[in-house]
Amino acid sequence: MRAEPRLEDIHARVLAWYDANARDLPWRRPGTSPWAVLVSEVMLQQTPVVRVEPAWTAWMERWPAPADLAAAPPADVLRAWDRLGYPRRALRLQECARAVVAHHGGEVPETEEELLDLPGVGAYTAAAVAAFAHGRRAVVLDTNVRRVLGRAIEGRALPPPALGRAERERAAGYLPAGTAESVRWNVGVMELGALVCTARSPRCTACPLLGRCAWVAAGRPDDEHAHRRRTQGWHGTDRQVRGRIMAHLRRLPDGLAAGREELLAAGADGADPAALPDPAQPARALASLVADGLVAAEPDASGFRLP
DNA sequence: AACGCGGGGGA
DNA sequence: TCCCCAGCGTT
Repeated sequence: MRAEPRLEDIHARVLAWYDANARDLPWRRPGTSPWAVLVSEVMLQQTPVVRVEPAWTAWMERWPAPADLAAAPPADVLRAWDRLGYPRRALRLQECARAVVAHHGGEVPETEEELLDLPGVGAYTAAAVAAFAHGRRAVVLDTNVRRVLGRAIEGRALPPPALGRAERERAAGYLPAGTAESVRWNVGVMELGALVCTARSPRCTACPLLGRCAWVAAGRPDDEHAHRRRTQGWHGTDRQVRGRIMAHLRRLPDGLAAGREELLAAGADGADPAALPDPAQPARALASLVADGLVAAEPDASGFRLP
């Protein structure tokens, strides 16, 4: 079957828009190493670009190569991760560095299959590194791409909560056949989703696909999955308590341990844990942090520090 | 398939 | 206040 003119038209429009509107992000600059790209992708997992940018720059200056990060004390890695969120990613990134050193001669592998075996690297990150670090043809499917294709092609306000096989195959069908074009398409659609086709209040008048968008053509119908998108709460959750405990430990001078009561109080935001609606919450959060390897306990559990 | 996991900034 | 952000690993 020959390529559809409509498809090529969509490709051309997105590519031209990207050429004119791409942000100058540091990990996109020529000469960025594959490892530096991988680090950026892991940091960008659920953390917005504006917060990743300064952290990535400092990180790459401190630990330019996988071997550098592999040799660092985990406590330093967690402190440098600072408040990017989901600190387990920092530990996995270091495990990833060690795997690259141990199994790939210190070079980031090129195939998605090999990348998927690395800690902290899932379907999205494997495709993104293959495409953006190695220039390979891969189906990069993140929240931005899913939203743009969902709107322009499917006419949905937002993609369904779960990413299924059908959606992945559809996205693959829209990937340009040429390798170089596929890479630009991937980054171009992502950028379009980040800057124009945003989740809330999209700037449709600035969109290169305005006249080709199924969602706009349908009158911009509401999200049919809205009732199923239960927002994860934050106030009073274990995650918030874990975050407070980690923040307290990050501030601790190197070599010092925090007492158990001190740490539980930090988890309760300075209050007496016994006064919380769930008095056991801080202790539970601390135990989970130890189980995750984010906190190291003294042999007698009297003190705690970063690992 | 569903859940847990940080933290912050814009609407 | 709510909601979303270049997701991943576990169950």
